[in-house]
Amino acid sequence: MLPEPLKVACASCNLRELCLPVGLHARDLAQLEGLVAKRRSVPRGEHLFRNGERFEALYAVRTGFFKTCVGSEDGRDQVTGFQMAGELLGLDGISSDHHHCDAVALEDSSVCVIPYDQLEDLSREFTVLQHSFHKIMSREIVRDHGVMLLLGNMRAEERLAAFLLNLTQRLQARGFSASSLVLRMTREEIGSYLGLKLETVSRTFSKFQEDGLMEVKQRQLRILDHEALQALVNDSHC
Amino acid sequence: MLPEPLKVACASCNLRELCLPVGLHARDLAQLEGLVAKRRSVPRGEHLFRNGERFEALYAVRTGFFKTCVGSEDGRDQVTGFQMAGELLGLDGISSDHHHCDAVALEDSSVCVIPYDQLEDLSREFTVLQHSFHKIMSREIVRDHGVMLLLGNMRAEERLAAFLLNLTQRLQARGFSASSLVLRMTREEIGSYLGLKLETVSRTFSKFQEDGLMEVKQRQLRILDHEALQALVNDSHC
DNA sequence: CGCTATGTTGACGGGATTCAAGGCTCGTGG
DNA sequence: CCACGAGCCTTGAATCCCGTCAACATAGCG
Repeated sequence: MLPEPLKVACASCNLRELCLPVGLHARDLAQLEGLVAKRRSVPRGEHLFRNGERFEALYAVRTGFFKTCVGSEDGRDQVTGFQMAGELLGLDGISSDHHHCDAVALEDSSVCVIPYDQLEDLSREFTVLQHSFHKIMSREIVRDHGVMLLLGNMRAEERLAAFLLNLTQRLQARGFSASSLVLRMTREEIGSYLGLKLETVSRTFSKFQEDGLMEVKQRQLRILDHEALQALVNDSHC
Repeated sequence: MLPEPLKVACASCNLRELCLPVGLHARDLAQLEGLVAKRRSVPRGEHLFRNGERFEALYAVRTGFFKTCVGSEDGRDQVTGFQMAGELLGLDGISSDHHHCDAVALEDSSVCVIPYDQLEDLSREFTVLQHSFHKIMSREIVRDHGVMLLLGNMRAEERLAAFLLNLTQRLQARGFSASSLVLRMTREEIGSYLGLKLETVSRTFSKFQEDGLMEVKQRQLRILDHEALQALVNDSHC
């Protein structure tokens, strides 16, 4: 592997089509040089930030995989999302200048640090950046509403099917296979995200395997029947 | 229907402390004159906008009460939120220039229309407005994560308790009583929001009444024991 | 090698849903 | 003014999906 690049540059980042700079042209991108000040690496299991900490920057995942979770006072814990390369972390912190969730690396990861006040400054200068940023926040809201639909209306099999389809779709957008993947999270974390207990997740995986929809060996997955999964999500409401 | 009101002015609106202009001073407010172009009234049961429609403006609730809901192709339907005076509708539309949910008035209502491109223009000029807007979007994300926690971890009683506490808190912020309220939505709509069936909502109301936590007569509520409700939400995880 | 975290599977119980019947409210029209 | 109907709400009984508890398997790591 090459030595760490000295300079961070969205212009030369292969995630620029997925990340904050979507829609910016070459000459606009040059203006972002100063925005993404530095990187930070987060070893597996470590926190990128914690609930209650002061909010100062957004983070764009560069490599690796994260989860975010909110917890109530009494120790309840809910995974609110999983983030992969090109996705933004920390948007919840804007509301009160403090983070409202924990962000934990599920594998050794690195992020680009985007100081928030600089982002506001720059987005006043560059309409395209401003609009991209707003779209990203809005997309997060839409995503959350989708999860609410899932948690409120679907049964265990449908939830897991929807989750897996979402995951493979995002992996595919990043150039990975749509059928073969390695889960970076535990059954318990999947369960927390989907509002299920880990045993139910495990059982549902086993059932999917019995039904020939996929091969499951621990965290190694091979999707055999995408359409059947899709049908599960759609045809359910019976 | 009445002729269109003459002039809309945030500066003279008694919702300005709750609505988009939070934090703006008198001289800044004057600049918003042009932003909130007009009002629109929405009779009970009518749509403010529908899923799929082109997104052009945000709406601030002026009077009345709304619900937003997303639906999947197969007719499943999930209420994603209830909005009262001072709250913003339509944020989900920014992501793709099309609305991603339906917004329906639950009583005769009126909204301020905020053309979105003008909001972007103005927020490039006024740092405070820009920041307020970002905070509002972020707050919506935080709220959604709270609902995910509720849907993923709580049992029926806790969900309804959390819902009622949230409702009374928002009503109180608007100068209403914290203990006496009229529900603007049906049991089915509450259930949809909370991931429960309407029968379960009804039964849980009855149980709360038996336990002396509140009086329930159809949609008329009187909260008798706020702290017991709060305890339900907190001490539950057992 | 043995410890710990994680994953699998079975048996059982419970909370919520489903199905069904009936009551309440309010608006409309006779 | 009152009857009537539609929408909304309440309540009961039966069912089922998922959670709980428990035992064991497997993987990763010092």
